[in-house]
Amino acid sequence: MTQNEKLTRREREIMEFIFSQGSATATEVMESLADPPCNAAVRRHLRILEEKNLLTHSVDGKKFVYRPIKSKKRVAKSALGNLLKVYFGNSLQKAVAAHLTDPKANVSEDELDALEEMIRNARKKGGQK
Amino acid sequence: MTQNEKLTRREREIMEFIFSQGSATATEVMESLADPPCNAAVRRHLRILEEKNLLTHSVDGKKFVYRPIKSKKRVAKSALGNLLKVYFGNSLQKAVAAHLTDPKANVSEDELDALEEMIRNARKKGGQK
DNA sequence: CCCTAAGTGATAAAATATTATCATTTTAAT
DNA sequence: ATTAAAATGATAATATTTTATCACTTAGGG
Repeated sequence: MTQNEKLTRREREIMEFIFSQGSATATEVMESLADPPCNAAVRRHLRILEEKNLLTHSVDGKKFVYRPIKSKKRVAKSALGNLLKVYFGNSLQKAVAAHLTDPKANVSEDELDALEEMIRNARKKGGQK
Repeated sequence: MTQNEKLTRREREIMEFIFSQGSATATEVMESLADPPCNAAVRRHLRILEEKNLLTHSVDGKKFVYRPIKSKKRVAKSALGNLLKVYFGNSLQKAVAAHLTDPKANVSEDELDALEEMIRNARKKGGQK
């Protein structure tokens, strides 16, 4: 059970926004929410997330700028792992298939190139074992 | 905001388990939970999820077998989309990179082959536009 | 047929999450 | 310096989630 699973709905919503942005102020978070509560409520959440050691803040003028404590990379990896487990039988390949065949995704040629290169690299490393 | 985002912590936990299994009984769900409540509590969640039109059940002997109403494929796609947005700047490529370089992932040669093939197919379709 | 084990739903209690109110602090401009 | 605008934290009310209790139903073995 990753730390992320323990979050409440709002907390998850907020953490996701901050991860996607890198950092955010209370007002920015509030504006990002589809169904926003008052500003103070958002700040309360932010403070709680700080108590839970998921966020930290620095001061910029009058504002508090919050950012995640755990590296995005690490959290991302674990979220991806969970996603693959739940929806794709632990198969990255199935997930990629789902995305490549998603008309809304619109994957570019460049991205396809980059993907191929990564696969080549993965083969090399695999072979060196 | 996908339907999934509206779920509470327990509901999400339960939905994820049922998606990963395909279907499940109350007892199976209960046993899958790290910090399980009593059986009746799980059943309550299941009934609520049914009211929310996320699950449906069929009767097998004495048991109710629950399964998702929305197709796994559809939910998976949307969850993947969200994941890419939050953690990978909408880039599938970055997500794949994260997974290929994850020592715990252990991607097989066969899977790499399948990935390459999918990329080739994606190119063809892209070219036909 | 009867009894038990294992399932069920309804209800309500307990715990948690969410929100708003309010008084205070702080910055920056006049 | 004063003030207004915009931030903050503490507290407490509200709403929601989560859980357990309890009484009822049903399938299947003896």
